[in-house]
Amino acid sequence: MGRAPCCEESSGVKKGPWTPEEDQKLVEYISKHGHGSWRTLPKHAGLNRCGKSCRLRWANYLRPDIKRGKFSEEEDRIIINLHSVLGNKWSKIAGHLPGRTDNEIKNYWNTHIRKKLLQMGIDPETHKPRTDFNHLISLSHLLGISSNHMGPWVNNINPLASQLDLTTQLTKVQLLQNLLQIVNANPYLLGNSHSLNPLQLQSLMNGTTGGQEHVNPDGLLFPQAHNESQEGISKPWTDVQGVCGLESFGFNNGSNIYTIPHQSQSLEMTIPALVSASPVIGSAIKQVDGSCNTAQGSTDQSANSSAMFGSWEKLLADEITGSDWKEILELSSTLASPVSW
DNA sequence: AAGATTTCCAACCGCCGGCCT
DNA sequence: TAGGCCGGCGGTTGGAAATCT
Repeated sequence: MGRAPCCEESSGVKKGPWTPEEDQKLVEYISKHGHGSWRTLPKHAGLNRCGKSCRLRWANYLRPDIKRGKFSEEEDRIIINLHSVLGNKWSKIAGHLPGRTDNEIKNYWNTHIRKKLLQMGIDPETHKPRTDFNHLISLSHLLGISSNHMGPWVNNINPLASQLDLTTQLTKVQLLQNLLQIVNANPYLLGNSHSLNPLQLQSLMNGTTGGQEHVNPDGLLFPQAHNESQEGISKPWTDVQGVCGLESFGFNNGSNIYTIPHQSQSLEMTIPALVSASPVIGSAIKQVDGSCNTAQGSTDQSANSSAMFGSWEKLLADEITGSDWKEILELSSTLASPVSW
């Protein structure tokens, strides 16, 4: 049985935006008496509002410990990580972000983070790459790439690539998005201005975290900097978004740092850069490129997609193991010098 | 400059679970 | 156990503000 509304229509309680006078009454009452029973509070505080409305106003706006202003990158990262684990449990997520309310986080997710994840080709519900192709068309527009010619970067990988059909070419954009996920999934790869210290590197090579991780209040593991002078090496996904041409993108192979600056706003610069910066990534891209060719002519698009993404499965695993990183670092260490831009 | 459209977020709504009688 | 009360939660919406045409 549904419960009766807390405020009957006929009771004549006020709805809509709160006035400064109402706010003042509520704050004064609660600071003197505490909120007590929300149902009886409005009467005692001299407010013509229902208790629910008072509770909401207090919890989401008037509470003294509410933090205002833009969400920090750290907060973005925590929200995304927690959302991947908890889903739309906004109050639980808010519990890990002091001063932020569930309502605020919910709004921020729906108006900012959700859109950005979609732009990156990541499903905001599953936190995995989207496998439909519709969004790739819009992404190509976003990146300023013609829908019937994805640009020289494709030819850079395979001279025959210009002959590939639209779907295949768009799939390559998906690869870039997958790459974003890989980097996003493991903060060790991110380092516009940070590098791994020897202990961290050794820990990775050993396939362990070297006991350096710490459990954040949100219960997730993150690498921790070794001293105050070295800032935390984990970087939020917002930096990774730079691959899409909004900010910068960093890639750290353990000894050298590669950055693709703001000016590099197109795939035609980004893809070759990543290929040369990381042999393992380049190799993956080339393998997939081969799959594209062999899959051409097939009328089964899902089979095509499956072949194209097959070599990425390992890298896209939810948790990349220490041995994976050993492989990545070993391959990356063969680089002679950083890519200059 | 003005109207149209989009974005953003405070507030509402309905449902649920825990507690009490 | 059933039914009512209450606080809390997540989805939705109205309208102000910002942006576009």
